[in-house]
Amino acid sequence: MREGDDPKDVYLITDGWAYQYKTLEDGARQIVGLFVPGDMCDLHVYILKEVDYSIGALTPLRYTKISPAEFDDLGDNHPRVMRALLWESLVSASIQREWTVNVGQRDAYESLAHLCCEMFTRMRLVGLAPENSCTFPLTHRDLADALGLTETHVGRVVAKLNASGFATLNRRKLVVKNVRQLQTAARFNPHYLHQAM
Amino acid sequence: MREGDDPKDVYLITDGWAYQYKTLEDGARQIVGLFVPGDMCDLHVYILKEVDYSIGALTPLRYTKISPAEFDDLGDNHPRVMRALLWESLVSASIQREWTVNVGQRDAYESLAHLCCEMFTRMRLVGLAPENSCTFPLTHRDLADALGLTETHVGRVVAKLNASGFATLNRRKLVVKNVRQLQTAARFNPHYLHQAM
DNA sequence: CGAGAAGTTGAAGCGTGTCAAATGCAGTGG
DNA sequence: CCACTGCATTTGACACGCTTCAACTTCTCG
Repeated sequence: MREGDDPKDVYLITDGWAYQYKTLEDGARQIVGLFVPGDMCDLHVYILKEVDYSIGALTPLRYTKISPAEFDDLGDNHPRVMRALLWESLVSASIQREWTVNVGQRDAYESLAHLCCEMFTRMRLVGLAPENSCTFPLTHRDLADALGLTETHVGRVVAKLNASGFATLNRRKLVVKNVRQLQTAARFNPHYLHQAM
Repeated sequence: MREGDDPKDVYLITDGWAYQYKTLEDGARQIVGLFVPGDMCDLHVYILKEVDYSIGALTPLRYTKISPAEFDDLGDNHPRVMRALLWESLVSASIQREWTVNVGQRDAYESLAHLCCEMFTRMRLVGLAPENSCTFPLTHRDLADALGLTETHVGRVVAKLNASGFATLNRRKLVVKNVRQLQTAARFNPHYLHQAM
């Protein structure tokens, strides 16, 4: 999906990771969101004419489409499902706010640790991090564009994280060794995820 | 309104500016949004239990409350108004994404210029910038917390902007002298505001 | 007119960016 | 099974934007 498109359907990811991004004229890319299985991208399409962002795949993807007709049916006949969808979209707005905080107030190391906390938590919530690890298919370049850093510096900070002992990021896999300490280092407060814990 | 509250009503600003912010444990404050007359803050309250941000006033405020009952009535009997409210909330999500880009990808000067472009455009849209200027009640400290910079550096960048001739920021007033050049300097693309231009 | 808030200026340090080259790794085809 | 290829990661040296800290000046408004 590209900025300026007018997509007809809502996509619900069932397998794989996707990312949402915006591009500046000079080619700089800011990743503004990540999607994991269970996430929707997204409700806008029924209200706004065009999307103002693009979406790409980080891994091979599986997804289902929800057509406008099905969506209207949900609204009319399945209010609880509709409410759940609305809930989803509000949570993603909340996550978006936290990303702004992340690039604005945290330094590179905290910022990376924070993203690890978030994605690990989100993967747990959908049952994809049963142990203390989950897939994490972002390259250093992707991380750089998500955190507002350079690839080089991400490399340095990832090395620092791996050396910390709290978590490791390696070969597209995140292993969390000490959740508590990782969260402290990240100044992570899971409240914004609005999970029903 | 404070983080953790469970407000009962939606507030619609009719006069004055407000700001939405999040605070980290060490007291750092990130402003994640601004509200001007015509803006709502916000739909979450009917779906999510608690808000994950705080809201404060930048000027004396006037606002109206929409109660849950009135809101339900809108949903049942005034679908077009309801759709407009939904539209509003999606636009604010879009603005939020652009803020992430702003702190992540633009340098201090561009970032400031971009915020000026955005607020000037939004004020125009509600008829509050009839000429080439509008009120702009943020102090340097507020700007710093919105852009992820320090007060000192904001001071320097504001000085640079004032010297550029494109726009001036002074005594709580924004004067735009050359929209085109200001937008170019800011790499501002108004698409994300989804205005019906 | 006075006092507190807001803005200005300067010097020094650090986190992150820039550029460039070397190394590691996974998939492909021979 | 190995060489080849392109991408991802690592390393290093240096530059610069932004921060920090602190003092000073200017506004605002009771």
